[in-house]
Formats: sequence, C-alpha cells, structure tokens
Amino acid sequence: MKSCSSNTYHLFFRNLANPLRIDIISLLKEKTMSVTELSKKLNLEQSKISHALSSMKNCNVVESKQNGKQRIYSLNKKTITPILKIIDKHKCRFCKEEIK
Amino acid sequence: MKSCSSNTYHLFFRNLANPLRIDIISLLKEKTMSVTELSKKLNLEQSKISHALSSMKNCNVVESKQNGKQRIYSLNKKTITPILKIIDKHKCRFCKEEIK
DNA sequence: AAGATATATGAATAATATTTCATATGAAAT
DNA sequence: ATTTCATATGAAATATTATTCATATATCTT
Repeated sequence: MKSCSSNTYHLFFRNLANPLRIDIISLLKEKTMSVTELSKKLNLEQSKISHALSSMKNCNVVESKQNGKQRIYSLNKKTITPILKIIDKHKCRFCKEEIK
Repeated sequence: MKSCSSNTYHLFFRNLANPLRIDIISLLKEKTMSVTELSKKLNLEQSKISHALSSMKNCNVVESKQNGKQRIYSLNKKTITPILKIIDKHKCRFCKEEIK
C-alpha cells in the first residue's frame, strides 16, 4: 500500500496530540455519547468538547449521527483501536517529559 | 494487554505531531543516518534536527548509537511502521485542515 | 411561531511548542 | 593540549494551538 504524504501523517497525529481529545477517545471506546454526555463526564464546558470533536471529525477519528436534538459521537475503532494497542506495547516509559 | 494512561497516549502523539519529525521518520524508514546527514537531506540547520531527534529519542521513537564523532539515528520500526501503515489505510481525505 | 434544549462556530486571549542563535560538550586528529 | 568536526543544549523570540465566551444555528415542544 502506498504511503501517505508527510503532511497527512502530521495532520493525523496533530489531531491526537491533545489530552482532551485523548480523554474523549477513552470514553468513546466504551460507548457512543452525545456532546452533553461527554461534557458532563469530563466536567468541561460544552463548547470545548464541541471544538475538540470538530477537529476529530475532520480527521475521521470520530463520526456523528443526529438523534433528535442530540448529536451522537462514535469512535472510528477500525483505525484508532489498533493504533492504541501498538502504543500499549511500546516502551512508553521512555517518554520522560512531564505533563502538569 | 493493559491500556496506557491518557497522558502516555498524549505524550506519544505529541511527539509525532510535527512536520519535521515526520520528515525525519520518512528518511529513517529507508536507512539510519547521522545528524549531519539528516540536516543536509532536509536542508535545515543542525540544532533544529538535534532538538527534533532529542524529543523523539525521549519517547523511544528513535534510537542512536555512537560512531566516532557521529551519532547514528535509527527508527523504532517495531512501533512506528505498523502505525504508519494503519494511517495509510485510514481515510485521511477527511483531514481537511490545510497546512501552509 | 415562540421558547427551550443541544450543539456549533468565531474571534480574542491564553497557553504551549518550535525556531533560532549562541554556546557547550565530546570525540578524533594533529 | 589544541584544533577540528559532530552533536547537544539553553533560553529568548516567534509561531502555533487551545481555551474561553459570546453568539449563532438547528431541532423539538408547546
């Protein structure tokens, strides 16, 4: 299979290089959720969640479907789950940088 | 296998969320290289390459071995290659954001 | 159609990451 | 032990990205 351009890889990783977006992924691994549901679980204001979901959707990391007034978000498990599994196996103990 | 913490995923992705670091990965996919070699190929100043390699090494994305005055960097293919392959298959056409 | 709820969006501000440049370190050669 | 070449590092300047808040849009209910 042909490789993506560097730019594409960069865009993809950039999307995931954010603690909130990772938290959202963790929740969506379990089940699909609406914006308000995510907002409550993470105790963060709605617009912040919406902004995060918006970039993730742009990059096909999540999908959404309308359900009445709500928009239900789901994870693109085909792509995301195997990547996370590879990282689980990766020796991340060498990631020395701290996050406050 | 046990999942990493959100923080660990974040640190890992953050490391790859950078165009220069992706360019370095692309070169190291082919063969191992010294800092100067990378610097010449990418036509960028040495300290920039060194900074980039430094964070990648922290996160175990690359390794280095000393060779005389040179330090030869190699890619952690075990982790990186399969992740890039998954992204190759991912529908990245949805990554709409532009990069200047 | 007016009100209520759910979500999205734009833009200013705040936070974070990268670049640059000067300099330090380290290894080899003379 | 001094010079040279290769690489690393620190810190200020710059660029990029996220957060916030005000507001817009869209759907449902009455």
